[in-house]
Amino acid sequence: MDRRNGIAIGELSRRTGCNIETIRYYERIGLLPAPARRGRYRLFGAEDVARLAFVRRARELGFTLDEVRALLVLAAGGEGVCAEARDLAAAHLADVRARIADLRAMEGVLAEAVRRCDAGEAPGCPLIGTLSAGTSPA
Amino acid sequence: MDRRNGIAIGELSRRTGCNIETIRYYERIGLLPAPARRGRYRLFGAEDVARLAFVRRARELGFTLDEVRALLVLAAGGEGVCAEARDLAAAHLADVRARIADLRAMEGVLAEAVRRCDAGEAPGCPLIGTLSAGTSPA
DNA sequence: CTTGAGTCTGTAGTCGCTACAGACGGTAGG
DNA sequence: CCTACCGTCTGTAGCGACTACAGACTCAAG
Repeated sequence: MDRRNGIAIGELSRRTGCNIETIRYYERIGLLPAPARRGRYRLFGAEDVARLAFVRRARELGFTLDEVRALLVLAAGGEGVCAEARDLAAAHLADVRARIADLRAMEGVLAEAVRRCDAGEAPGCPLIGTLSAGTSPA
Repeated sequence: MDRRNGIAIGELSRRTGCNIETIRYYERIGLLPAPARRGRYRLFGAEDVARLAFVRRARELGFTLDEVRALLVLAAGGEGVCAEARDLAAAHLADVRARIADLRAMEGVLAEAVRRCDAGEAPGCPLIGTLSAGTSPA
């Protein structure tokens, strides 16, 4: 494929680490603009690469696609945009922290249960006991 | 509804904190057995309550529905089951820890970006800068 | 001329719910 | 006895963010 006018989707995939199907998916939902074409084949330029890289990094930080959409608008906008971006990130950060807290609670219970299983408690399985807690065995 | 033969789905929902639609969903996918009926209405007994409570607790610990299925089989099985349950839980624990690590990485980057936004850096938004990193502005 | 890699469109599946629509059942008040 | 209302029923479609095909095509190298 002609490299002077852009790169093919496979090359874009390699460069961004983003699955081909996912790239097409992003296009379909309007997160990426419909790219140029050479015949039936998509042809991506530097701007496309940058935009997809941006999306990927935002996704790696856990932003939802809707949030990414908003961030893309902000990134294109001029002044006063930082405060909005900050708020978006701060809200997302709170969300991430809440999820960490949830997972840490799970981790604690699981680790304790596994530990007790390893200790070989006398009757029954401590893990299953934990899950059955508060239930009188019928 | 006749309380001597069991409780209605709404009551089960209240007791277990599990959404009515979710209970029916669990039944549909075979996680819960088809309950008794009084006419068209489902009627749940003590065993049903216990089983759903078990499922709920396992879900709260982050087990997938397939894992919950396996745990239910183990909980019903007799001896030697604890080792299997332990392994399942240990694998899941590793998964939980991996997710925590991912989230902590996100948290770090996000917190730093928000902090730099708050600090009011001179040109452009640090958060958007982070997301655009490695991209030469076209 | 054939072969193989790459790309295309379109559709359906994943997971774990959640949210209806539209019908039916049982009960309490007027 | 009629009506209003709540609870329940079945069935289907939607969410988010992909992922996985099937089946057709394009193009370049050997």
